[in-house]
Amino acid sequence: MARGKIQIKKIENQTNRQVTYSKRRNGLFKKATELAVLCDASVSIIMISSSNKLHEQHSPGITPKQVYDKYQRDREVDLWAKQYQNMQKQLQDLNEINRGLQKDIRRRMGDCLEDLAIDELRCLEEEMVNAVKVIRERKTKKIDNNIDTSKKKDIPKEESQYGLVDNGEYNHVLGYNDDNRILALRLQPCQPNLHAGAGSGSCVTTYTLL
Amino acid sequence: MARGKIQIKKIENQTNRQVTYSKRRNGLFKKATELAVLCDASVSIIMISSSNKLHEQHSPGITPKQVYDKYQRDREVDLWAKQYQNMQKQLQDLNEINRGLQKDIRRRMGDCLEDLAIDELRCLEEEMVNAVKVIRERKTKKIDNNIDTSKKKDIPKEESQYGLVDNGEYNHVLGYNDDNRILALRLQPCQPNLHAGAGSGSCVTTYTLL
DNA sequence: AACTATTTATAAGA
DNA sequence: TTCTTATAAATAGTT
Repeated sequence: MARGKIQIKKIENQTNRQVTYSKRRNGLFKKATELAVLCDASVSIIMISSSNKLHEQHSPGITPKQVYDKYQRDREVDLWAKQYQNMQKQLQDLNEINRGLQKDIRRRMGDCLEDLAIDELRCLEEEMVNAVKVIRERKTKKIDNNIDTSKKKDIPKEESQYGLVDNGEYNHVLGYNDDNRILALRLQPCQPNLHAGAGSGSCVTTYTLL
Repeated sequence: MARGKIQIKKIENQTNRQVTYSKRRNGLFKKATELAVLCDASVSIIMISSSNKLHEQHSPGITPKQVYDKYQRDREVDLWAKQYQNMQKQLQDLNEINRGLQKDIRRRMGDCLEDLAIDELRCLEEEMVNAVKVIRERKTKKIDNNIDTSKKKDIPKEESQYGLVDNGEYNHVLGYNDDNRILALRLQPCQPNLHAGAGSGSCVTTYTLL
């Protein structure tokens, strides 16, 4: 565009190409800045050179993240959706399962029985009676096995607690806040009716989460 | 830049600004295309007008996603990491909790008792015996209440099954595959010792997941 | 990095 | 929006 017209095709000479890249990059960025100021617009440019170097310019008052968030909204695409939809789905599923498991446990502790039909209550009862037999056998067997090495101790009863919190729904890929993480789950089957208590100490087992 | 020099400042006249935006946008895109061809580079431009419209141009052979992936790699930022790390963490936590809940239920069904101490077995047994009392009361009460409207039926026993699958660990934000989703959870407390069965049908309750 | 002849972009007007 | 054109700006080739 000066001292002779040029063809718009790849400059084969490595050095010339590098020089032109540098000059025209500056030119492009200058034009972008002018455009942004004159027209009150936001321009975001990212370029990758033939030597795989990255250069960028963004109008003041806008960030690459903002630009991309708007891009995805306006174009109705989610470039990373695949990756996150999966997690999203799994979270929903796991939460649902969790709710189900918790409810099941509560029922086995004599709670949340309101919406069970008679048949279901009967079935649950029978199952638990059978399970108690198994547990009792196991206990007896264990006591017999350990009769040489262990002494019988009284077990102090402790307050039972379910620290499990329902994390709610996850309807937005981008909608997380940092704080309400579940840190630990205590499964404390003693005293089944004190689910909302604040006590500590475990009778059966404690699952510590990382 | 022609017919008179202009100051680089916001064009107040709405129409002029719009016209200039359009002209200079074309100019910028043309320059970007030339640069890309001459220098064998990739240029990605996204601009947002003062009327909040989005325009974009990307060199052939490159997508906005590719540009941003490289941007994030080169700049060592992850613009959406917060959101995903959080999900990541929650998935891990929920999986851990689920494992715990499942184990607890299994124990209440007379399974997985191997690693329980005598004290724990005794405690579990006592708790279950108490719960059975509550359930029995509830059942009796319900039968009394429904004595007018309902008839007693025999409940056929069905095979119990835990269809719950552990989804494993989620160590990579981007590392999901599509297929091993949990579709449904059946809580079937009948016949506690048949956890690995393939039967269908629910006795107490079935939780269908979306 | 600087120079400058020339091409290209574009502001204003139609 | 598109065309026209005088003029400003960008830049290719050279130093």
